[in-house]
This record gives sequence, structure tokens and C-alpha cells, in this order.
Amino acid sequence: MPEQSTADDQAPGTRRRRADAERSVAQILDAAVDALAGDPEASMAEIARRAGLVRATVYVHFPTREALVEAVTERAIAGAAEVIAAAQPERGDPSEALERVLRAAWRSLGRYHALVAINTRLPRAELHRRHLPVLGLLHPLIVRGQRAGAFRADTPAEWHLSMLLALVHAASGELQAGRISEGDVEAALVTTVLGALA
Amino acid sequence: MPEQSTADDQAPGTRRRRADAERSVAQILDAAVDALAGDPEASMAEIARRAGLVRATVYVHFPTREALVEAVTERAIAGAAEVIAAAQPERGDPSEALERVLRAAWRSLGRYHALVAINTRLPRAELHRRHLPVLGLLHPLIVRGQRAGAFRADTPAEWHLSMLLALVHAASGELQAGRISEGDVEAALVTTVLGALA
DNA sequence: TTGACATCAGACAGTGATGTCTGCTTTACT
DNA sequence: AGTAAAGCAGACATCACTGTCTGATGTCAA
Repeated sequence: MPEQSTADDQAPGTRRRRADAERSVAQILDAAVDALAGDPEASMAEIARRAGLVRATVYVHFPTREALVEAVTERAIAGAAEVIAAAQPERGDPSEALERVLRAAWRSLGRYHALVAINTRLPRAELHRRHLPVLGLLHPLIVRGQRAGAFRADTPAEWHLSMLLALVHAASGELQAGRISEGDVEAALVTTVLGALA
Repeated sequence: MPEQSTADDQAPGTRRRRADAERSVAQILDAAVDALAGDPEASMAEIARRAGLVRATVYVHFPTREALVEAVTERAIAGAAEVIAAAQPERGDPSEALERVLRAAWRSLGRYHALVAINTRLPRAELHRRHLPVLGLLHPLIVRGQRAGAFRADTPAEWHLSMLLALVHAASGELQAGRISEGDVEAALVTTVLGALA
């Protein structure tokens, strides 16, 4: 299991992990994101190659492929949660707050979009558990908007959330396919999402 | 390549495929749908087992696994296109026509819902190509709605189409994950789609 | 009925992946 | 400077899956 911490919190009696190890773990996680984005079944060899490391070294830090994939998704979701939280979903008019959060998330989460494909084969409960950090931030905003009459209340907030994520992913796909320009996609996404929820 | 035809159109000089072969192909396609629904990477052995056949027999009809998967998805999309055409997207008020088409398509998708997972890991361009039979039917309807002022005209019709497909796929995902009941999902999908386009 | 077609049973080689291990070299910390 | 940690190179066993082949048996259709 990789340490998520950055510095001086090693357990008493244990030595701290060396700096090069820390660097390797980061390289592996970055490489895994890139590799898995292009191919959800990317091999450990491919990930190691991208990280500029040898396959055995990857296994030093992540005992199995599954452990690595889990670490990658956990980190991606944590990053998303951080960006969303920074956009303050609890502040201001619900529609405006949603637009603000959406724009912030859109700009910073590009590379993680393809990781969704990995999670689709996980058990439902596990999937939900991993997304809790993000859902926990957005769900109150949706509910708040529903209470204020800004968002439809005839469908559950969870539905709105799923549709929102789907539209974001689809928008990213349209952009990648070149069927819409980078300048237009954000505005189109915002209007479509707000229309879908309102 | 499996013959899509049912009966009396064999090429001159070639013998018609025997009835048991026809049956086997149908069994294989059905089994593949079920197997791939549960696991997009289901093996040929697993598909053959479900079809009540031996693996070698599957290879008689489909030269590679890829060919089988393609046949399955092609068949599903062709079925959807047929249903959509039957719902007459060119008739009546655009919003009503869209709702009518959407409901019809959704109901007929039935067991194919889970096949979405296969398509998510295809290259974007290929995904788009396979959806062409459906897109070709819906595009005129979208354009007609935009001209009539029923749908937003500040984003291209292609954008609307992509968002529509994304929402349908997401809705099927929600249903598959058990996060919404089968009774509620159709209504929720319709309102979300109409809201997104209007 | 007869012959071509289809399925079965099982084996086979090839491939590519995972996870482990060893010996050696390099690097970071104290 | 010395030592432990980390990385490298490369091998290895194992596994699951794909695609092919054979020979025997069953089945459709003219």
C-alpha cells in the first residue's frame, strides 16, 4: 500500500520512505493515469515503461495490479473533490454555484475522464463508496437547488448527479473527437447541463 | 461473417446455410449479449458455454472474438434503428416527436442496456461510426426542432445528438446499477433529455 | 438414402499477462 | 563513509485466453 502522506508522519519505530521511492510512486501513478486513460486494460509493463521504471519496481510499491488501479482512482477522485470544494458549491444561487463548480471541474479534470471506464466493472457498493468524496460535495448543492426551485424536484438528486457526470464525459468525448472546438465546448456544456436540471 | 438474412436469398451457386447452423448463430448472439452484459471481457469459452455449444463451434461462425462482438453490437444498433424508424421521427411537433421516439427506443433497448460497457472502450471514431444508423434518423429531427424554435439553436445539432445518446447510456447505467427503478427511469430520462435540448 | 454440412471432444501451439525471485548496482540518508 | 533502501536486468513459473486442427459422430436437406 502506498503512503498518501508527503512527509514527517512515519509510524514510530519505522524508518521513513526514501525520497526516490516517493518520486517513483508519483511517477507510477502519473503514468498509470495516462496509460489507463488510453486503454483501461493497460498492462503493468506498459505503465512501468511510461513511468521510466522497470516492472519489478512497480510491484515493489503496489503488490498487485488491482492495488495500483485502486490507488489511481482514489487519487483521481480526491483531486476532483479538491477542485470542487475549492469552487465552493455551498455559496450563492444554486444555478450560479453549479455553473461555477462545473466550469472549474471541467477545466481541471480533463485527463481523468477516461478513468470512468475502469470503475464500471466494480461492484455497485464499492463504486459508490469511492465516489463519496465527490458526491458528498455535489449532492447538497443539487438538493439545495431543488428546494429553491432552481432544479427539477421530480427526479432524485442522484439522478441529476449521474446525468451531470454523463454530460461532462460526453462533452470531453466530443472535444477529443474534434466535433466541437475547445472554445465552444465549455459554454455548450454549461447550457446543456443547466437545461437538463432546470 | 454471419448472414443477417433469414431465408431464401442465397447467392447463386452457393448452398443455403443449414437450419441448425442458423439456430447456433442465434444462440451464440443471444449468449454473447448475456455474457457481455455481465462482463465486457467475457471469454469465448464463457459465451460458448452459455450458448450450450463448444468453443470450436463458435469459431465456425465467427472467425475471431472481435468479429463476434461487432456482430452483437451491430445487431443491437440495427434493432434500435428499426424501432426509431417505426416511431416516425419526421411526424408531428418536434418535441412530441422526440419524446415519442425516445420512449420507443428506450423500451426496445431492454437487454441491450448493458452492452454500453463494450462501446465505452472503443475508439471514439469507431463508436460514432457504429451509431450512424441511429444518428442518421435523429439528426433531421433535431434540425427540424431547431428551425421550429423547439430546441436550442446556439449549439450544433451534432452536439444535441451526442448529449442525447450520452443521457440514454447514462440512464441505462443507472438502471443497471440499481440506483433507479425501472418504472421511474423512463420518465426521468424523457424530462432530462427534453430539458437539455430546450 | 446419401452426402455434405454441422457439432462435439479434446488436444495443441502461441501469446501476453501477472507475480516472484535473484544478483548486482546505484542512490539516499545518518 | 557506511549502510540500508531502492532500482535494474533478466529470468522464471503460472495462468488464461485465443485461434487452429483432427477425427468421430450427429443432423439436415435434396
